[in-house]
Amino acid sequence: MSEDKIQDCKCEHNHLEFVDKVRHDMPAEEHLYDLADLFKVFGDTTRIKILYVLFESEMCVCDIADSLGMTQSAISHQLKVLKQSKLIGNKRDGKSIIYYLADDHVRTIIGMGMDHILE
Amino acid sequence: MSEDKIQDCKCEHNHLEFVDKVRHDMPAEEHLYDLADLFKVFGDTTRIKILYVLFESEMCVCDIADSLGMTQSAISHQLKVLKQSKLIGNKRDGKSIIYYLADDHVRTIIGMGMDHILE
DNA sequence: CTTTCATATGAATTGTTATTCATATGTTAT
DNA sequence: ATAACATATGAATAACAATTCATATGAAAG
Repeated sequence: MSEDKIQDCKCEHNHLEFVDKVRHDMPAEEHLYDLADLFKVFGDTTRIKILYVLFESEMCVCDIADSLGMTQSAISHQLKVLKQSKLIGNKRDGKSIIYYLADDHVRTIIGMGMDHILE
Repeated sequence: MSEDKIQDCKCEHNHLEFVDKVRHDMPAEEHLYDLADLFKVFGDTTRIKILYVLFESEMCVCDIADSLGMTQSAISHQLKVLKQSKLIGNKRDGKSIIYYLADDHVRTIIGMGMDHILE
């Protein structure tokens, strides 16, 4: 029995039949955390700007910083976050590290978001 | 001249030619904020769970809370956030308020996110 | 190998946000 | 009207995250 409710409203909708279905169809807790974490990465203006910069071209850290008028340190911290989420990659070129978009997934997700806020 | 750099690395890549292009193609600051705010909404496990619940069926607040084993208050606060972002809508039915997905945009965005973390 | 340049990182600070608790609002039924 | 129920909300607390500053790492050039 699904009697592990922490509260008990007495409303009589047809929703209760869905409770078990919800619990069955809900992705694993781990996936839900990963998913929220991924969107968190998109949920910061600085990181969004960095991604827009990389839409134009792969670029080294200092030029990204220059483009956005922000400090190298702030950008570097955020690049690390983007990299951890596998949204960007990097490679060395002489003294510089060049960052680039990992795949077109990023464009799609940001594009969908833009669609939503502009409609 | 774009000499409003706050720092000056001397790296000599071909990136500087992109700086002006970046500034031209970058969406308005306001849109970037709205976009980040939208993704922030997706960036919380509780809200993701609520959306997954609503994937199954429109539902009243107390049944959403029951489904997720969380308090009515916590759910209500998050429903407000989701509503403000126009991801969900609501309607009254007797004593209850029924919440539902605003459109299939939500499914698409979450779907894209899932694709990314599962690949 | 020493200096310079590009990037990364740790600690501290500040701002933001999710949840809880208590209570208010508003609807329905008696 | 009053009682019971469903939902919303404000204030407080606690956890988290973005930026800054100072400094460390690490490659390259002399």
